[in-house]
Amino acid sequence: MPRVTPAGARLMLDHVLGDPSVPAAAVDKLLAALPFPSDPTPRLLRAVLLRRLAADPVSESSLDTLQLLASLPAPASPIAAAHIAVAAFIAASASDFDAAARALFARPDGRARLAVDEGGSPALASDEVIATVDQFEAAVGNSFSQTVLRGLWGDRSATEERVRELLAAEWAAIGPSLLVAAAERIVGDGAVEKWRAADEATRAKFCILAGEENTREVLGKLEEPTSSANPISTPAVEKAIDALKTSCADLHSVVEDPLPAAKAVADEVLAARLEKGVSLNAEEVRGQPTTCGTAGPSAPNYKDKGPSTGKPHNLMDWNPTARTFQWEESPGPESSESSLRRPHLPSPRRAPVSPLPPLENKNRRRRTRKWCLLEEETLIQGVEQYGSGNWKDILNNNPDVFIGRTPVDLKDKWRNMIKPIM
DNA sequence: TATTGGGCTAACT
DNA sequence: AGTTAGCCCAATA
Repeated sequence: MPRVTPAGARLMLDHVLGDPSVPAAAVDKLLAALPFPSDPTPRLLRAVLLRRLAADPVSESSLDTLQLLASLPAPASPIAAAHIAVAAFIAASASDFDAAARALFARPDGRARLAVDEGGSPALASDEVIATVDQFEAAVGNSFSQTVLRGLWGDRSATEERVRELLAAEWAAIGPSLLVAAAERIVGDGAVEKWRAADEATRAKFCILAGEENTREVLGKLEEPTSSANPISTPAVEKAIDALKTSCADLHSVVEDPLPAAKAVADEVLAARLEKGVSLNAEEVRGQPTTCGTAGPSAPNYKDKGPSTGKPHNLMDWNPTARTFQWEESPGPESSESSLRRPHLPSPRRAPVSPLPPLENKNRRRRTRKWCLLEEETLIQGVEQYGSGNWKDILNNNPDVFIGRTPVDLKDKWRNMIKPIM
């Protein structure tokens, strides 16, 4: 089994230890199995301290723990109360009150005093706390005061209660783990921008992490027009946008075509996938991107319920017009218009369009997205593996490839691919 | 619910 | 104007 990397251990511990519902026994096993990170997250540190405190709420060492907790960023509010309660209990319950009180509260080096006085932790200091520290200091050698303080602070269960209150507040405020925060960035608020900025490979990872349902939702939002982006839509604006598009097209005609590079990347990914033993190989794919070495005499059985009757079984016969394109770029300026009013080059169909969009009440049609080479090849393999018609199986087994596609999309694409040449 | 076939339309020649 | 890939819808199993 591959070893857990320090970074992986850090993420796991941050996630698991920070979950108060995970029992101490499980935490102990995890800590024994994983290396403790050299740069633990504040959440992990907090979780470790809270668990240590829960196991040993009232003692000299819990005083250490409380002081460490106070040094972490954004401590919960009851920490000062818990800290002074523990310190006071230790002194009040000591057989030698004077010695204990001196060690804890006397100027200048009393341990609790150092923690709450000027220069100590602001999280542990308050007027009330300072007053208590002063009372204990003043009680050294004063048996009456000692009796009073023992009565006030000598109750272990009350002290423990203060610590439990602190624990509850700290756990409630511990916040999400790094993993949860990362997941939130992928599927929660702001996910759309994250996905929009991601390249294809990163999106494939997001897809796996987010799950099918979330992926579909985010991709849906991604392609959704943002109505506020271009609230003004006039003929003049549309003309200007058309002009921009034209100049972009002109620019593309003189700069290097990015398609070959994108295709090379796609081919590499495909070749890696095919190393599992499928008969296609990288050379074949590179040499003839729209054909498939698995076709021919041993062509897959497109039988079953598939639309195979009278259709070519040799993949060399693929409809040559079923062309392959690069992935579309992330939605550009176009996506900011309503798809119904999206500006584009003049089309005969658009000429008679009424000023009142007839489809206003219908669901918006998804933006057309060309199929990339990887999708086509994966579809072919999927049909070989699962059979034509099992579109959902094919889709579910290639979620990192068919991003934003539905089973019906796969069916339609296959229909196009096996369509006879007209 | 998943799949299918017919039909529609944006995008392109 | 014609063609096609991609998408939608309603029927069906």
